[in-house]
Amino acid sequence: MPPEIDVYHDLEKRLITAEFQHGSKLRAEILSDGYGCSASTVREILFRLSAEGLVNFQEQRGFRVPDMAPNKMIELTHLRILLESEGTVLSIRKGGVAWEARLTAAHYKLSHIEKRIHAQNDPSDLIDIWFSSEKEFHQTLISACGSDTLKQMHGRIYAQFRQQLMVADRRFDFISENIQHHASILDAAMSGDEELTRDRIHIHLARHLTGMTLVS
Amino acid sequence: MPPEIDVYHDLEKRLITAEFQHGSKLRAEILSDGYGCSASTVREILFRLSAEGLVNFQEQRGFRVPDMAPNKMIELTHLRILLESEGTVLSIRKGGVAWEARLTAAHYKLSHIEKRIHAQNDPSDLIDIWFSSEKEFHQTLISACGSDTLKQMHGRIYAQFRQQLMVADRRFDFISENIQHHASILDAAMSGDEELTRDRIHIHLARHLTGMTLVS
DNA sequence: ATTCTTAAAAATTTTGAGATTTTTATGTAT
DNA sequence: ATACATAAAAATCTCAAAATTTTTAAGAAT
Repeated sequence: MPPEIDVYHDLEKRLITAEFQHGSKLRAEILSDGYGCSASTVREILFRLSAEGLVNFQEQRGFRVPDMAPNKMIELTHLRILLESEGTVLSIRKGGVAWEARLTAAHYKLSHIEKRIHAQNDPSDLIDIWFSSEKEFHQTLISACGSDTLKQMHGRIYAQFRQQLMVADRRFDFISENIQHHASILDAAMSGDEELTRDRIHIHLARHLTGMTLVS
Repeated sequence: MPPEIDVYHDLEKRLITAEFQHGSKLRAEILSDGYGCSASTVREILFRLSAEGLVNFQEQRGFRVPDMAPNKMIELTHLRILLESEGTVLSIRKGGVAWEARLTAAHYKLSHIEKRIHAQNDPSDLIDIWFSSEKEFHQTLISACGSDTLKQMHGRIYAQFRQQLMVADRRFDFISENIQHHASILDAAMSGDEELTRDRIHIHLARHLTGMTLVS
């Protein structure tokens, strides 16, 4: 059992959830204490994560969690719209019934969670499930596009997007709006209307284009 | 003078020009002999290059130059069209005179080289200049798009594209076609016609969409 | 002849210590 | 007080050897 994979994925998760502060230092030596391995091993993993854009590396001055930057959020949103629209349209063309089934299933799970969160007062324990469900829905949208490169690129953008958004406050007011959005994207995709699908993906993400995405 | 930067950029260049064969192994220990540093340092750099997509890394079985794959070429071309069109259109909107000047200059240099290559029988010694000029032209197209993330992403795709194309045979038959293409992209961009510019970028890259891009 | 074991060789990964660089702290001069 | 130089501390980077894993080779059994 190589501990490396664990360390990699554990750090990845901690970087996307609000465990580290924006801009905080990531010292391999200190992190390595938490895992049962040496600093060099963590250092190597930090390099790999900086490849994903989840960690900033600067020559001779180590690793840091990327700062929160409104402009970066806009850029990431813009690219998500571009890649996710393109990927979804390709999926509509190539995906067939199998893709439609996967998408329906992914949406069913997501909408189930969202409704529960919407109903509850303190949805803290549902957050992790929501994160993974929302990720799965958006990944499923582009899953049949036929381009691993596009999917991989979208994965990076999506992760950085999540990282920028890291929500310490977990009231999730936007959930009720999201329920509508996700449903309307599903409908458009299932109807096969490419332009409508593009529009709805755009609408869904557009609120992050203002630079005013609120964090608390 | 940190040797690291040199090693990084040197390896990067060797990976994009035809110095290594597709699929060949990259052993840190052996590579480190060529540079004045240890295997670990090279290993670290190989990780960074695998972040760029120029090197494949597999757990417990080291680093390799990515195989040549017609399908990957298609995917990369598709993404280049997507990102380069989008970036250029944004540059048209935001770039202003400064961008137009840069683009004109970049095209002037490129077209100068291309004409010389077209005229010559053995253009071997002009290849390096052509590579950097062509890269600069395409980078300049998107340079005023206002999104560092987009530019960075395009840079990776472009590098992988070049790597897939690695031309050992250096007759450059396609150059004469390219002269026309580049000129028509410039014209469209300078005229401010967004759709026309998109079309011409598409046309320029479309020949790589068949999977039939010939290598020798 | 093919498959399965086992042993040797080769390659990859991890590690901790030493070398280098940056940061912080302290003292001195303007 | 501010700016500059120097020294101490801390952090980062490099390295080569040890530990692990994979690959290759040789031999035995079906």
